[in-house]
Amino acid sequence: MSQPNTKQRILDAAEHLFARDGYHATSLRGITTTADANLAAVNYHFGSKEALLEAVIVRRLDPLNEIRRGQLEALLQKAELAGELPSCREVLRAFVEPTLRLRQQGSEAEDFIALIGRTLAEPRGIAMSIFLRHMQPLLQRIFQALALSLPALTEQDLFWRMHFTMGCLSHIMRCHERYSMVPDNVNIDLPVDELIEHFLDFTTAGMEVPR
Amino acid sequence: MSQPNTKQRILDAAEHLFARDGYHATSLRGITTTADANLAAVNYHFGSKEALLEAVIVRRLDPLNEIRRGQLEALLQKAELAGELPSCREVLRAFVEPTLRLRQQGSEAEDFIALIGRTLAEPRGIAMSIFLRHMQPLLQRIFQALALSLPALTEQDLFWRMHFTMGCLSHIMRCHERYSMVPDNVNIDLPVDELIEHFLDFTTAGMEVPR
DNA sequence: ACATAATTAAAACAGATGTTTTAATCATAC
DNA sequence: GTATGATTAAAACATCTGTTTTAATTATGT
Repeated sequence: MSQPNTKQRILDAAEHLFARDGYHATSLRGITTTADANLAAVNYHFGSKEALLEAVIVRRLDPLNEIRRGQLEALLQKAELAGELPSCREVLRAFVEPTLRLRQQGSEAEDFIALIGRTLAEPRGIAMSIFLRHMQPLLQRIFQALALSLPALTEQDLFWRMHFTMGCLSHIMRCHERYSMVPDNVNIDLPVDELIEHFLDFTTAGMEVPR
Repeated sequence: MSQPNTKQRILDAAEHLFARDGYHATSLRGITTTADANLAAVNYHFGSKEALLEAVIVRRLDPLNEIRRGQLEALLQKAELAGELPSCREVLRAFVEPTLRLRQQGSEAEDFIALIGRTLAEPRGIAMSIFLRHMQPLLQRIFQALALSLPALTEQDLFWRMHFTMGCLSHIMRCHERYSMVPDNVNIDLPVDELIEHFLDFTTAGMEVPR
C-alpha cells in the first residue's frame, strides 16, 4: 500500500501460501491480497507466477546451500588433515543441521522449510526443476563425501541409502506441525537440536549397517 | 463411448492423472477426455471432483490394508505362540511389502502407489484427510506391534523413528522412476524384492540403534 | 520546478475451471 | 412394443484463473 518494499511483501506472502496450499492451489489474487499489493504487481516485479515461485525458492535456498557447503568442506578438510575419513554422521549433519536450524529464525523461514519439503515431494512438479537446478552441485558433493566416509558400500547401495535419507528429511520438513497420527503422550514439538540428533541417529545407523 | 463401464474408466484415468500431476493440476476435462467419457459423467457417477478422489483412493487402499493387517496379525500370532517378541524387521515388512508388491501388478497399481506417495506429502491437502480416515486403525496397530518388538524404546523415540520410516517409504513410493540426481552407473530400476530388502536394511537399523 | 522513469491502480482480457441443466439415447422389464 | 429408469450428450452456468493494457500516481535526478 504505502511501503515501498512491495516486492518483499509479495515474496513473503507467496512463500507462506505456496508452502501452506501448494503452487497450483495458490492464486495470485490470494497472494497480492495477503501482501496488500495490487494484482498486477506480481507480473510487474517478477514476470509470471512461475518466476515468482523461483524467486521465492532462490531467495533462501542459495544462501542456505552456501552454509551447507561451507560446513561440509570444513569437515572434509579437517578430516584430511587428521589423516582420517570423514564420519558419515558429520557429513549428514552438514546437510541437515543448517536446514532445520532455519526454524529457529522465525516463522518465515519455517514456511520455506515446508515449501522445500513439498517441492521434494512432487517429482514432476514445476518447483522440482527449479529446485534441482540450484541443488545439483551440492548434492553431488555430498554424495562424494558420503562415498569417502563409507568405503565399504558400493555406489549403488550408497545411492539408495542416500535416497532413503532424503526421504526422511523431506518428510520431517513437511510434517512439522501437529500430525493426526501422533499418540497423546508424544511431544511433537521437539526442540530442533534433539530432532537433529534423533534424525542423525536413525539415518547414520541406516547408512552404516553392513549388507 | 460404447462400453458400459464408464465408472471404471473414469477411475483409471483419474488415478493416472492425479498421480502424475496432482489433484489441483488435474482437470475434470482432462480426466473425462482420457477416459473417453462425457464431462458430466464425473458428477453423475461420483458427485464431485473431491468424491472422485476419495473413490480412487479407497478402491485400492482398503483391500491393501486388509492384506497388510492379515500379514501383521499372522506374524504377531506366530511370535506369541513361539513365546518370542515379533521382530521389528518383519513388522515393517508387513507394512511395506504388500505396498511395493503392487508394482508387480501392472502400471495401474503403480499409479496408485505414486498417488499415495503424493498424498502423504501434502500435509494439509484434501487427500490427506481421506487417507488418514482409512489408515488410522492400521497405523495404530503397527505402532503397537513396533512397541512390542522394541521394548527398550520410549514411546517418544518410537514415534519419531516410525515417522522417519514413513518418510522413507513415501519417498520411494513417489520417486520411483528415473530421478535426475542419480549417477550414471546406478540402476534405478531395482527389482522390487531387492528394493524391499534395501529398505528394510536401512529402516530396521535405524529403528534398532541404541540411544 | 520540471522532466523522466518507476511504480501502483483499476479494469478488461481470453481462457479454464467445477457444476448444473436439458434433452437425447440406451437398457431393461412388463 | 411400449413404458420406465439409467446413462450419456451437449450446452450453458457462474466463477475463477494468469496475464495485459491503460491511466494515474509516486519517486528520482537535474
